[in-house]
Amino acid sequence: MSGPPDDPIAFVFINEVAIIEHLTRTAAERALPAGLSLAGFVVLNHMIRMRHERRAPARIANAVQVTKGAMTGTLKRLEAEGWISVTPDPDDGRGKVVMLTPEGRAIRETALKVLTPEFAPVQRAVSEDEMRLALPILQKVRAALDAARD
Amino acid sequence: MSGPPDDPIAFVFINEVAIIEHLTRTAAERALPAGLSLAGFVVLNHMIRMRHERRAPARIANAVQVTKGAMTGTLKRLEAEGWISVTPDPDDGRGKVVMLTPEGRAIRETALKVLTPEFAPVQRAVSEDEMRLALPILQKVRAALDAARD
DNA sequence: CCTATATAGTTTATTGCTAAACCATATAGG
DNA sequence: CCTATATGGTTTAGCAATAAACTATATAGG
Repeated sequence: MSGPPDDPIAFVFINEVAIIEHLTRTAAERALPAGLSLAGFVVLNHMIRMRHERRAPARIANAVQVTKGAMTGTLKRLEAEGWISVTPDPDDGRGKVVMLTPEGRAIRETALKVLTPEFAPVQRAVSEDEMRLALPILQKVRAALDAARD
Repeated sequence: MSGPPDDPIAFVFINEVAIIEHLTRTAAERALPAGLSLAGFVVLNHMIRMRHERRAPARIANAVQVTKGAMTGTLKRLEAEGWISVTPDPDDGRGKVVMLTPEGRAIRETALKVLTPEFAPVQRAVSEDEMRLALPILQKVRAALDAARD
């Protein structure tokens, strides 16, 4: 049944990464509460993980690696759901300030809860030791790609 | 500077995977020849790697894990560039048959050539041995997620 | 002080994805 | 044979992403 030819190992590696990303993203998107996209969750999660009480859109966009334009849309949807407030920055006429509402903190909490079982297959598939083995390698790859990004 | 709290390791793992996917995808998209998207390349590459002379859109969609609707659009763009031909399936009134044109094979070849240096940072960052260490772990994760996908 | 440049955010056009509805044809069971 | 169901492909609506153009404000240098 003449299988696929042998690709360079880096290619196979990246391919595997892309497939895992695709599977987890679609699984997460299906599981998330109504109205909350993965993009929105990433913003809420970032604010809380980093303990940012207030943060400018540009800095959030930079941290989660999307363009300002993408962030404009994501914040608009989060605000429409009442999960964040976006107000003018009193210290900078150009800027805005993003702040989570209590509802935003709550929905992030429920999102975390529904996301955890979604990742359970990963935890069942490989041991803690295997993950600790693979993680530094992934991190090295990421760092190299990041550095190559001019 | 109170860093981020310790997340479950599976979460960190998936996060790293998502970042690598993002970096490689944008790098690849920048490098690809004009008119050829990553989605398009994946189709051309799949046909050639698998040695499919002729293939139905539905089977390609299934193999590369996108919906039929997404495949309709991607094939339309590939056909507009003259890289594939799409004809009715003579054996099945519902079906169509995708075939690469010589130009399609050629553009896939150039795409491969411009993509290879794009992955060089990955090869420089980690050794062949490290990749061979990480790959089976990634494959186990992928298989588990695939199986969990009902 | 004023001008040049940088930064913050929005908007527009293009691409790609999903989910779901839809049409056409194939196939299996009564 | 005929109807129910499955399958192949397209279309539509919605979200997200980029790149690039645009507006407004800040800041640094002459």
